[in-house]
Amino acid sequence: MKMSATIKDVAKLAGVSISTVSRVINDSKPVSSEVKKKVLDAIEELGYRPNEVARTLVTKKSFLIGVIVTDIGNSYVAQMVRGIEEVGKMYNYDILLCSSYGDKETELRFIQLLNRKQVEGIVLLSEIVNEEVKEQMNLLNIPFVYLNRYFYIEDFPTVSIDNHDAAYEMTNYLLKLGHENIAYVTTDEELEYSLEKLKIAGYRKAIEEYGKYSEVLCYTKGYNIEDGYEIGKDILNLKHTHNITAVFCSHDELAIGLMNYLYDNDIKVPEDISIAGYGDIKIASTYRPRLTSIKEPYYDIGAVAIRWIIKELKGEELEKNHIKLPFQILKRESCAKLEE
Amino acid sequence: MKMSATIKDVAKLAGVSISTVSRVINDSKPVSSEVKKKVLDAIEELGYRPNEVARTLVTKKSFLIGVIVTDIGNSYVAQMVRGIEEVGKMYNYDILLCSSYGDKETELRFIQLLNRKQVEGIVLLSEIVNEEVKEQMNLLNIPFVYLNRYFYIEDFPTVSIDNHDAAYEMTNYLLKLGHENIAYVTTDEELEYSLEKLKIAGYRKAIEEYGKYSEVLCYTKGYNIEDGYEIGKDILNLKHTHNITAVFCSHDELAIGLMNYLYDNDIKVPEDISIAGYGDIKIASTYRPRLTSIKEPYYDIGAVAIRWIIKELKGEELEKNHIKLPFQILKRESCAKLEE
DNA sequence: ATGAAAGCGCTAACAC
DNA sequence: GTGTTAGCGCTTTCAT
Repeated sequence: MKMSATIKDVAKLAGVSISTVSRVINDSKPVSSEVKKKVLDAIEELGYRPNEVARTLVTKKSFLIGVIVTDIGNSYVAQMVRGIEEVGKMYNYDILLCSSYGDKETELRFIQLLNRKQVEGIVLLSEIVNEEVKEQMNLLNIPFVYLNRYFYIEDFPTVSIDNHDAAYEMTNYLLKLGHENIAYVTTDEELEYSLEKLKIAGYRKAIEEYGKYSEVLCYTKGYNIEDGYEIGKDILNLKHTHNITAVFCSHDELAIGLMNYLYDNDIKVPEDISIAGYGDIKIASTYRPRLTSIKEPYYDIGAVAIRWIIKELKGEELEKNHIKLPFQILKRESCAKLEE
Repeated sequence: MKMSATIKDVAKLAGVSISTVSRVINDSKPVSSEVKKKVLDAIEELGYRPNEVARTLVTKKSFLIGVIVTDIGNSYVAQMVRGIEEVGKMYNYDILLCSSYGDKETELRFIQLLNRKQVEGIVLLSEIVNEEVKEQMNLLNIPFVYLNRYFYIEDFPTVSIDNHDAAYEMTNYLLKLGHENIAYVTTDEELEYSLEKLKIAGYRKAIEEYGKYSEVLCYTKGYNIEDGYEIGKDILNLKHTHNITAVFCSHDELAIGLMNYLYDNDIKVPEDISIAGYGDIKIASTYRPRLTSIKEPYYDIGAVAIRWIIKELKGEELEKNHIKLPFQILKRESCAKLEE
């Protein structure tokens, strides 16, 4: 098993010094065309490929961005990672992927790990609140973007949509469809730092402005499809006790779970009840009926996050530490006009 | 901005040589406990973290595995990557992720890139046939596993289920439900190296053994949900001309697309027609009605692939170059007993 | 048990 | 335009 060729081998074969070879491969200084040819030939003959590890050691540029995610199996996470990776590649950056599965300690461990691997920046895609992460990152002193779909982050760069406005607009849309008693499905968890605070405020504002009816909040145990399914019974009750005609779920996952429950219990969407989601995850437009939702541009969020890091790496000082991206109300069949 | 501490700084602060520090952090040679303490204290005080890049340069171990995927946005791909990453982490390996989006040249480029980054092994998760990849990989001389859900790979390590048997069993299951005219939906593409060859053979075998009816093949343009949707009209035709009562799709994506078409055209599944898929992607059990399918254990496929690489890295010579994992027929509501 | 020194493969002054 | 040399931060003989 022969070792792969090094710059020395190339230099020897071409009969030049290693610096000349370096100049040729990096195009860093002028090299006479005859010498250049000799070097190129030698490279070709030996199948030489520069060792990026050695290069990184001296240049301090690893062209690596660490990405810590909760679970790449979540479609919204995958979309963000796509954005991160694709834009990263445009600038020659590669992605080092770590999955924390939502564990606090694991997030911390991965930050250390990525640091040792000399990544130039980190995107943390979390679903929890982790104050220690902030301390750690401040020590590391490398560009860092903190993405979180459930909680807001202070003092650190973040990318998201305007959650208040999004919830407000969706509620108004449902109102416009003729629904007056609209339930909002949110989570049971404590609301400190929760984006639900903002979203509930947006929902509430629309309800209050409308003036005729009052809000109906419905609590789940979590944010997953199963949690949405479990809330099904409660929704059915609300339909009878409060004459709920539309349900606005704080996450598409909940909406899909709820629709599954309704399907399994022979309740028709949107004929019997309208359902709206939040996020526009992949399944929203695949499911039948298609789910009315708010498009959170996951791909773009990832793309913007990494572009931010790369800009910082280039020395550009960015002022704002929270970028807001536009959202969109996607009107699909799961919400229908209420016929009296 | 202070640079992070190096082994030299630690040595100086602890008043020992760098070799001693190295011994402490690697636990590679005995060090007297008093010296050890001094070193540990110095490390603590400086917040020293070993530079893995420098370490890699001398040890030749990067603890990096390159993973080239088509698109992490595909749920089956994400599941495989989960398996790869999770098992990798157990052995301290990290994942360098690259998305080729199905482009041949990009696959090749990434192999070179990963090589330069000194990855110790590569998992290629492809959806095309790319002979050049094999040549390239043979030159690289590092462990390599070639995963492909659509085509079979010769002369290279691969992990999959037994596609022939899986299709055979599913067809038998449908037959057992009372369906006699079962259409098989496959792709239009040339079948060289296609796994469809094996799957069609399995389907055919079951049909022939049953003896009473003959096969009905239905061709799509591709493997996606949209392709499944497009075939809807043809299926409806077959229902009338050939009295088709069940459709076995070569991929879950096609089945979901088809069910969407049927939903949009008020055909009930499974009342009017039974639908079976292949793969058990995430949406199969979320969609309503739930899709009867064949479980391809994507997570396990990824896990086995990387374990293979790691074993090879440890010097264990593996004999077989194709591992077959067990599959499972998942019986769900999209297929019903045919009542006469 | 500890230190000195070589060297991993490369870049970047610095000479000429 | 090209070669020489000094590191980058670490591990690993080889002495002591």
